[in-house]
Amino acid sequence: NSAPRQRSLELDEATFQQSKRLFFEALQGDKQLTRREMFALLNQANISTAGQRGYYLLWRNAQEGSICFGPMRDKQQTFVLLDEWAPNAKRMERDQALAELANRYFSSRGPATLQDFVWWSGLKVADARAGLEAIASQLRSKKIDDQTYWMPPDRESLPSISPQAHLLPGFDEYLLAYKDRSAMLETQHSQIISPGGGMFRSTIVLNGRVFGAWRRVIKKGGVSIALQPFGTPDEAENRALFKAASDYGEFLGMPVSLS
DNA sequence: AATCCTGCCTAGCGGGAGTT
DNA sequence: AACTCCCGCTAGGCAGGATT
Repeated sequence: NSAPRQRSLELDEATFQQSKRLFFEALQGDKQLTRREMFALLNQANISTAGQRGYYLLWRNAQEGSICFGPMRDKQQTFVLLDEWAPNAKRMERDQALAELANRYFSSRGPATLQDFVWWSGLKVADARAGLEAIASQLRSKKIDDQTYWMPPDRESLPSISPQAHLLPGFDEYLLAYKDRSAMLETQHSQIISPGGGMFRSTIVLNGRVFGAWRRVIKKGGVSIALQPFGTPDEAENRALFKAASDYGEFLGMPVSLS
């Protein structure tokens, strides 16, 4: 429901439709434009982008499926036409689409709760529930502490090669895809990982649980990895951490040093 | 009619990395 | 050294619907 916001920005339907045409004509033929260039198009047509007006027009065009993010150009995000960027999209009815989204979420992120899905998808609770109910018979559920968790039926338990460490980037879905993150991140440590302002630092994950934060500094001739663990790792855990760090160095193709 | 609840919106915030 | 950018958070205001 964008009408109140549109009004408060002194935009009307005709202006939105005009922006849609401008964007379409400029982007047609696999063109890619940065935010700045998109705003310039509007300004040339005497549509002010002051305040949140430009952002609103980008948002609503994206919301309605006209445009989407394309590749980065230097450090700038670009916009492209959705139909050109993702051609031959499958058309589906609303209830079918809700079921499909629920299926993809719970198949890939499960075990997860309805609230997790609501948070991740941005759907209304009623819509999210409808999607989940449509596919519930294909999922396995487990009740823990009054919460029902849904997951795919064929999920095997992971082999217990323990300890096992991963160095995950900031904003990784491992944390971000859930409303309730207490299963992998102890509440007492959440401040360190998510210090406020919605920032998520890169995490050390040890045996499935967040064990600290880390960061890298790339220097001439190698990458230096600084670990900030919550506690003191034992010898076996240290070996797992070292392996994760050297895997990362190998991925970058650089010698790695731990600090 | 008053109140509660819910969803939606905005403002302000924020750490770290890149840019000027 | 100061700015800018970013994938979201919370708090608080508001509107509209539900409940009493």
